[in-house]
Amino acid sequence: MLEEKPLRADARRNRAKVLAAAEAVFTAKGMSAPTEEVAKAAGVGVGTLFRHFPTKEALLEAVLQEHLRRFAAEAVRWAGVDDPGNAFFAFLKQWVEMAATKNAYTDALAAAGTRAPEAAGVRDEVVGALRTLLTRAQDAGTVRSDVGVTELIALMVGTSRGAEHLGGDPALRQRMLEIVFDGLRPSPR
Amino acid sequence: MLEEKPLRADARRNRAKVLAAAEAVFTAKGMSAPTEEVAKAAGVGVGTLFRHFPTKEALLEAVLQEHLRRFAAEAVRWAGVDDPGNAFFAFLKQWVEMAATKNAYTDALAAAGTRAPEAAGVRDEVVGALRTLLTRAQDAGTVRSDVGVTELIALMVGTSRGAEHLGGDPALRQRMLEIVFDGLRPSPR
Amino acid sequence: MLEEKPLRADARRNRAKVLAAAEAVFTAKGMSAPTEEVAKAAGVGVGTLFRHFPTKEALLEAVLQEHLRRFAAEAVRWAGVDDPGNAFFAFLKQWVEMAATKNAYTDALAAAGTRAPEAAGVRDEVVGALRTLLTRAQDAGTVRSDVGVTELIALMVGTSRGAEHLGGDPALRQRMLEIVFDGLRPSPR
Amino acid sequence: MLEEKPLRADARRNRAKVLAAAEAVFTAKGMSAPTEEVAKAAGVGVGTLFRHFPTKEALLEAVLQEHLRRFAAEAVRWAGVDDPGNAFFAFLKQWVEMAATKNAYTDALAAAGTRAPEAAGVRDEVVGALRTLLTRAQDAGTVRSDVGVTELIALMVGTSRGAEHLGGDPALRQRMLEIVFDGLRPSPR
DNA sequence: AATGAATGAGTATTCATTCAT
DNA sequence: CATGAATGAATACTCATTCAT
Repeated sequence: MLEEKPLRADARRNRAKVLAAAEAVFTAKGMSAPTEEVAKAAGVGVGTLFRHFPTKEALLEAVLQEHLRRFAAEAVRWAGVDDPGNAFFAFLKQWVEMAATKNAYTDALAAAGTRAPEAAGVRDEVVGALRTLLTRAQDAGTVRSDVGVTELIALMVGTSRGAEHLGGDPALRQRMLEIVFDGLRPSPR
Repeated sequence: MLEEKPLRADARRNRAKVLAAAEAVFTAKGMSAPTEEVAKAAGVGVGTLFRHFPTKEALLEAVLQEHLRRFAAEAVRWAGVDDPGNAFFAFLKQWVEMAATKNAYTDALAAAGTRAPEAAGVRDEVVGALRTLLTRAQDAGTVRSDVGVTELIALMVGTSRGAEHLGGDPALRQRMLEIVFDGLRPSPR
Repeated sequence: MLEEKPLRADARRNRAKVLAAAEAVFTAKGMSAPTEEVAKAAGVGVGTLFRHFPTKEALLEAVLQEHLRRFAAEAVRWAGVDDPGNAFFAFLKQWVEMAATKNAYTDALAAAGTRAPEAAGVRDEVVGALRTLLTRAQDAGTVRSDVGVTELIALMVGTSRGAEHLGGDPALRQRMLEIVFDGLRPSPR
Repeated sequence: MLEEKPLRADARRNRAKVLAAAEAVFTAKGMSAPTEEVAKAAGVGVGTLFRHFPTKEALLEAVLQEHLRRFAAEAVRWAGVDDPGNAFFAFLKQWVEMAATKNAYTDALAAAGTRAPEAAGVRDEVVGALRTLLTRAQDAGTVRSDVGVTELIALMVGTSRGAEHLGGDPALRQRMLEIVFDGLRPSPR
């Protein structure tokens, strides 16, 4: 288990500022935005940025992880809700709505599997939370029993890409979502 | 109406070689692959490439259009098949299978709406073919009647992204596809 | 003495068209205008252009020579005029007026000395015509006797560059010209 | 009012090195010399050059301004000299001598009028210094009173181009200069 | 530890010139 | 002979990363 060396207070603050700036900048201008712009947005010199994230890729990775962490947290939150049958769909809907505008979130989820070893922890968190949510809904009988987490993730990734593609119109998005949701429900009889 | 001046035989051949190379290279290394690499792969000088496609963007556009054209052709082909109820699903499955490995195809479909005026023709072709396929299936009663082409496209885009994300495993892909297909079928009362 | 091989009628016509186009294009867009543009303006393929002028530089050279030829012709014309004292100044004024807008003419005159051996003929023509004009004016007493053709050319080059720099205003140009003319006149006493 | 942020010592040094190299290279090989060559001559990477001057044009502009600044300084110096009648001609002669070999200087003077707003300051300096020099000489009676700064500049531009064209021979240059000088003097009587 | 200047490989695009049609 | 397609060296500019201050 890797020791996370305790950063000095200001160093931690800088790291956070950079991460936030990176999210903002990359979301706005795509991942090919110059690193220097991120630094500027963070109010830091490039040097500082590179001290915290030795590579642009590392920075992107960190942003991804951050997203995953939030995803996991949110999933856990919904997993604790009383009505598991609806919680599942509610979570999905909320997620898709959000991811539709910030494709970075979808990227993060999509990357959940493929990532480097260090990311394993977060991935497990995500998958775990999702599995809980799924299983409970299946137990409650609102979701067909032959769906696994893997397909679920693929479906979520796909659905949010589709939603993203649909752009602004919420009604259209809703209709697409209904189709997928119907597909997820147990077939009658 | 713009006259497409008939290119000299060798010129046409080169244009085609470049287009093919572009598809290969961009599929393999992403759209940010150096233009020069495309030229090399096509066995021509950069100059030639730029004579045919005055801009990298123009080249990408052309690749996209090419894909759309094939898509439309295929859709038309299936629209002519006897059993419209199944043709729809068969076409979808085939498309997703293909797009799962060449994300460029999904990109093309996703771009079908957003494109520049010159692309309008192809887009109409695509949408038209798709609409035919869809309407016939709805008439045949195998697809729920409240789906429009727009959502359908979004769904296709999403599903192939999801399939792409799933990677190699055909069984998983099949299961995801089943869910979407079920969602598309008319709900039994 | 080099034999100028007699060109076929259409070849000569093409050469002339290219030369004219080159003058137009280079005047309008500067000498760095693409050769292809000249060809297009001439209604000829690049290949043809390069057959007549093996190098862009050769083409520029030819344009220059053409200008010199016209210059010489004009000078000769004025040298034949009755009133040599005024002819000199009249010619100068006319030349500067013209050269002020087409700096290519100044370039040509400026190049009169520096050029390659083949240009020698034209240069001699130019210098000869100018010398005649000058000498007659000096004999007529309207121009100081200590001026030589060389300085005269330098002065003309300079004056037209100055005029060019002055841009549109003819009054200003006139005043500048007056100064130079006064300088050229014999000092009283 | 824009604050000129004080550059770090080494940055300032590099900026200066680049400017010097640019002057040298552009003077030697013309303004179309590759930017990279300037960088090499300055002993810095291209990146550094472009950090200081975001565009080749910006670099050229800076070189021009530098020249203008020197011109203005020199003019001011001569404007302070005791004998204004001769100072004017002395300055002119010196300037032409110098500009004859470095046409970049003439370019700078020629550009004094045409330049972008930011250059306005320097231009005013130049024109102001020149006007002082001119007016004093006119007051001293050594220069005709109907000459304005505008024509003067045009004349200087022209004369130095002429001198440049004359090339090496100082005697010829002197004779050309005499003619212009005589033209500038008040006509006797 | 933070800063931002320096670096230079990398990239799209142009254009003189050659050569197959 | 004319044509215009093919060529590829050349060039301005960008950006991840390093390093002196």
